[in-house]
Amino acid sequence: MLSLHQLTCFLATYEHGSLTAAAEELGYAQPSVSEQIRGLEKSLGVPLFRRVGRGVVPTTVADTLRPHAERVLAAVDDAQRAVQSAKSFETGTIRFGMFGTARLYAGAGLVADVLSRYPGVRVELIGQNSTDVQEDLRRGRIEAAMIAVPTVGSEGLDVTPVARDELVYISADPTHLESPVGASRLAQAALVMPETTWRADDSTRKVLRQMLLETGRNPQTRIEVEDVETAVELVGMGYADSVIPKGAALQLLPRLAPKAGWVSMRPRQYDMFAVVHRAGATLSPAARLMIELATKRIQEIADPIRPRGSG
Amino acid sequence: MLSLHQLTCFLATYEHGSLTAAAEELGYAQPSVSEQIRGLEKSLGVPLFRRVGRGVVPTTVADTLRPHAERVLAAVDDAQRAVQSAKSFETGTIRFGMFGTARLYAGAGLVADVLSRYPGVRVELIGQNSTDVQEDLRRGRIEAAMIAVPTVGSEGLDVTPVARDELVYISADPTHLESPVGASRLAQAALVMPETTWRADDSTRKVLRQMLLETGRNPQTRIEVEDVETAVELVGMGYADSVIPKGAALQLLPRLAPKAGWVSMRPRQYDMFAVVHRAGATLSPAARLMIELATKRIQEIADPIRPRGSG
DNA sequence: GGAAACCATAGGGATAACCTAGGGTTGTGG
DNA sequence: CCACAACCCTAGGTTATCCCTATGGTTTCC
Repeated sequence: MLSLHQLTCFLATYEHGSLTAAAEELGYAQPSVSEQIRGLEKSLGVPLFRRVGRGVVPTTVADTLRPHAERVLAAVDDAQRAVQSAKSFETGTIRFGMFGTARLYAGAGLVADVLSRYPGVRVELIGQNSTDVQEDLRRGRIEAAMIAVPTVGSEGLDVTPVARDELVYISADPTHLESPVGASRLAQAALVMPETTWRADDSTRKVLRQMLLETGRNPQTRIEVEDVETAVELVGMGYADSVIPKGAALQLLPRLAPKAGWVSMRPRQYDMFAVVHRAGATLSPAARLMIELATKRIQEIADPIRPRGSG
Repeated sequence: MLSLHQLTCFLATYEHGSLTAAAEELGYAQPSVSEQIRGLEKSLGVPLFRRVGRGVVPTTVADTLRPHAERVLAAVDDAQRAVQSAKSFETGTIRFGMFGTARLYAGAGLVADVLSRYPGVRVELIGQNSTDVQEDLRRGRIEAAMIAVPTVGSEGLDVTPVARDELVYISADPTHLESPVGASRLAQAALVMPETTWRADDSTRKVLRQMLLETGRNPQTRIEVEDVETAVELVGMGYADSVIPKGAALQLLPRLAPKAGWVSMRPRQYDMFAVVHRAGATLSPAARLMIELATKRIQEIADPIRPRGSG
């Protein structure tokens, strides 16, 4: 089998017209280069140099081989350069998982952060929902993610909470906002809730379900939609009220439901954002970068949870 | 140092998403592939696969590397193929068909051209006449040939005209050369004509037959010989006149018939030289070389016909 | 919970890479 | 014409690499 080392020796020999000179250039002893050339000739089945008196002379086959050999070594060089630049984030792709409402806090801004620091990279923020993201994590398609917890089945995953965000009650009816909303009023409310497809796993709904179950009531929703924006718009039109993270409310209400407002729950309820990755994994620099930037973004909007504290 | 073997293992692993499957494809034991990948990761300084439960998952750096690795291996493949086809010039035999008067233009010189470039090669210039050559082409005994056209039955053959040569009237009698020779004088002349055996297919004779038939006369020849040299010698001795391609006349008259001269026909008549090979065939480098050299030789003597032009 | 799939590690044998030392051949200079 | 210098080749030994089998640790799936 042909090897890069043989091609390197071949080119050096071709250019110098001498095994000794080639060996000197490459930092080997002359017999080593000689052996490489012989091996190459053997594996190709053709003599590449005629051994004449002083020095060696390339055959026509060597003439043919030379540009190809150069192309091979150039391709190898390109490959190494590409990897090195990807390693240092000059090029390449950075992939990060991000679920649900987290994208409202850190989506576009996070991508902007990465691109401003590493203009050459491609950024992929993937994941429609926490189940998807967990599956991607387990299969190794993504290395780390920022998701909302509590979430189902986190066995085998390291979950590091980084921020919490208060869940607030939003409504277009000012009378609904005069005082904090407790379980009883929540149970009677007509609600529009997002994340229909993933309703069983949605973290906000889990919090609400628990709040209601603790007081023996059943949750009900009048409208089911997929995305938070639609829910907020419906609230703005007065069709229903909703419960969403405060950060989302502050961001979306002015834009999508200018007449609506918000009020806290009683007791206050929280959504938790956490960094998640496979247990025991050593994170790549890219993953660490994304975690750092995403955490920063989210903590600017939601309440930070410091590594030692628990909430 | 990075090696081709590592890249091969890398690609197999990337495609299968599994070291075991890659090892099986490559015919190695699994730890061997594992070792190659580890070596590659070490020499690049970057993990290429995340070891994840069942199988391995490429990192984004691996995504970056893959097309480059493919390019490298493709370049190696090209190099080997190039060498293998060039090898035939060193040790093999180059066989080329060449008919009739074409050998006067390109015979010995053509062989010399090949041998000066490829000293180790054997050269066979074969073919006594166009019928022979066509048969050899059809049977695959020769790959390509340079022949004189028009010729019979060229179905299944690609015919590429490369040059034309004027047919001139040669004579040892100066009075015969005072003006261009038309059909009437040609019909009355005592001629010596070569290529007796193949007289029906000989291109020069075909041209003359047509010229005479158009004016309602019959061709006649006084002497029939096999080769042009003998015909020219007889012309030199004054036994007869002849009609041969101008290139042959310029080459043979001074040597074989110093007292003879030549004059054009009226209207001017031409022999056509063409490269012929099986229709749709992919020509070997050896055949392409011979075509190139033969074309060059002939075009130095006869009028070139460029690919686009027709006359 | 156990079997199956898969990767990592360990250890050993074959091969290849590389070195130093010395011999043979071809130009070159006295 | 002879000696020297420049090269390449061969020989033999050491070290590193390649590749194997055997085995242990995880994860996945039934």
